[in-house]
Amino acid sequence: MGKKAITIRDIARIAGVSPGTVSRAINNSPLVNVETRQRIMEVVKAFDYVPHLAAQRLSTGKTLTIAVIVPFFTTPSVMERLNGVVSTLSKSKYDLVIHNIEEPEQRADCFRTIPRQDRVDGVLVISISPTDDEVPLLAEASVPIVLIDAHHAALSMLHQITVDDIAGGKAVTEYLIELGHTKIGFVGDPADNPFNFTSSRDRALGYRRALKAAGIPYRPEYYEENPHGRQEARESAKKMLTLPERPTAIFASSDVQAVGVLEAARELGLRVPQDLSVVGYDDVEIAEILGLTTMRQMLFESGQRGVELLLETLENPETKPVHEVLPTELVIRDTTGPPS
Amino acid sequence: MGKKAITIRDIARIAGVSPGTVSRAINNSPLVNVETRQRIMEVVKAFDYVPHLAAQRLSTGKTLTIAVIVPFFTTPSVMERLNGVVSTLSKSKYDLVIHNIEEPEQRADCFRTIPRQDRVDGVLVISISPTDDEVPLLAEASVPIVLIDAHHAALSMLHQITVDDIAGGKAVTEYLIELGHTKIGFVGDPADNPFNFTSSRDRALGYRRALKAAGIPYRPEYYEENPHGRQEARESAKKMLTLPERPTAIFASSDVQAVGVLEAARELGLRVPQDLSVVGYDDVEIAEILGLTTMRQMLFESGQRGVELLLETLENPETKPVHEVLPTELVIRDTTGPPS
DNA sequence: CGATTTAATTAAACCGATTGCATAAACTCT
DNA sequence: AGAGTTTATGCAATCGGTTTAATTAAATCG
Repeated sequence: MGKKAITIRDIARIAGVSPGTVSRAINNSPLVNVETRQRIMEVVKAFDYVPHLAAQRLSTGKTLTIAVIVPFFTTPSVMERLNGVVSTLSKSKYDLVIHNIEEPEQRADCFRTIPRQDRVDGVLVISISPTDDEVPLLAEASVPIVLIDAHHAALSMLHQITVDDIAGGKAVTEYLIELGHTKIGFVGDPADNPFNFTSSRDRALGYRRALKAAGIPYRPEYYEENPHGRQEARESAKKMLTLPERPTAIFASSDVQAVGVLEAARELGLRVPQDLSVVGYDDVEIAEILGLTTMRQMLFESGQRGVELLLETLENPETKPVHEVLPTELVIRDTTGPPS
Repeated sequence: MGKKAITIRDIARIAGVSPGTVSRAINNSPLVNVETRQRIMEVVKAFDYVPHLAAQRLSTGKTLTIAVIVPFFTTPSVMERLNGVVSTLSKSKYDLVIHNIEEPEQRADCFRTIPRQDRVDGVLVISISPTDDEVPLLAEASVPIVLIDAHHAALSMLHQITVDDIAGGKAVTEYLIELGHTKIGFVGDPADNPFNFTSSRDRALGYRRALKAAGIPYRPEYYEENPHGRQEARESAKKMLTLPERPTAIFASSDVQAVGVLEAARELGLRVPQDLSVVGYDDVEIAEILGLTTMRQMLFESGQRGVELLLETLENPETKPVHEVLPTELVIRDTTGPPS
């Protein structure tokens, strides 16, 4: 246990200089003589001296820390984004602290207490779009913030990395229509939810627009929403698939939910894709394993890009806010085909 | 941007008391008058004051931070442990900083630089067992350390939360033998690896012991190891399954690898379980989805328990080191049956 | 060679909280 | 009522760095 921490003053005394000089030597200030620096660095090495983090933070005002706020971080798609964040950030000098949100109240807490200069140098927010009343809070925040897979129209001062979920939902639906489907169901998250997740809502919007454009009437009984999850999606799908006139295709708002739909189909003895086509969204690993047709998004890259933007802004605070829209790509596998 | 931070002195001035009193009021010291406290707390609320973290850390010597060192944190089983850690820790006052290890050098770096009093109050290490030469480093570390799914015989001063992988591997193999299998393959990670992962090695050891106990000779061609991953396991399995005399059952060292084995079987046109039985390890979500027979371990609980132990030790530094062995449970699903 | 610039270093203030010690006020007891 | 406690608060030192201004020594110049 006990191990007396060695301070900069100790190093200074041993090297025969003042603490200030040691500090400068360590931080590569040009204001120190070459020989002096060398002598100091030798002592530093010899005693394995590392500056006290908290002291450094206090005196410089920099925290060398970045926070990431994520909801339900075990969700595969969120994980993959987080993976991009962690991998990219591990090359930098910044520490990453994670705040996982599983309750709506935590969400409010985080937005209020995290983005402060004395806690972190920057914040990444994944998949949680700020609500209207949170806008002033974030706008006034004294640290740069990057939204990943989240957006807000009024927040032009924030970096945002998004996908066009409306276009994505539309494209999936158009693909199913092209295959000849007209009875197309949608299984997603609640459009109205305490976390303000917007992706499912937007994909559903694209779904409706595609139907409308093709002249197919929208049927409320073909739309089901439930808190995100495999079991929940399975129940939604079972309900829909036991209708007198069941859909011949189901568009699930995520791969996780698509798996639930596949399970429902199996339970009901429906063959995929002969009796039912299923499309997911995200293209996480399970999609490849199951041969699921899905809309791929650049999950890892979204996290990576978010970190890059944040670091850039920290380097140069004058960086103009960027709103990047990442592309999506339909990956056709074995769960879709024409209706029989 | 600019927003002058409000300090404890500001609060003190406004409330008409000294900074010390404000500090005591905030920290629930009994040494402050009820009315005074109330008055102070009102000012605190009104100005939304939160103490400067770095300052607090410097003066108390506590970092209020816990580090977790994880290898390849997107691996499903690791994720689940991490989930237990994050969930449990989010209820506490501690921040969690994540250090993801993907290169052997990062591993050494982390062990050297992280467990320092001025950086963190405690460290959790997941699935990375210390090597002999790392022991002194950790032993001398000035902060408490908890190993989760990792162990070292000489480190009795560290908390350890493990499973008995040897027994687990033995049990899986015994189950297959009971079913009537004698040609049983093993697909795992390299026993000798730069991260010093031990679980696959131990499970293989159990596998061999079970064979020996049953009088079944060990065949080297039925043992394959490859860096952890689905694709890698698929290749290993394909090699094994195209032998002149192929195994009728394969024990994979993890569910991820079992999925690779299933893919290999599919590619080779082998029916599961009629032509080939497959058993995994971990019981992560994909196992349930695919109906994989597997050895369940308490992944979430291991993380949870690790945090509890660490917090306990932080509360009471005299806590005796604990070595807990969590139970495992064989979950029989659809990928195993008697050989045909 | 004295005056002035330049380079290297030190001394001291500061970052923002916590806490031991001193002190003042209020209260108890005989 | 005066001595002794108890309670509440202020003062000032402290944590371990960084950084500005001051100082000294060496170098340059007219």
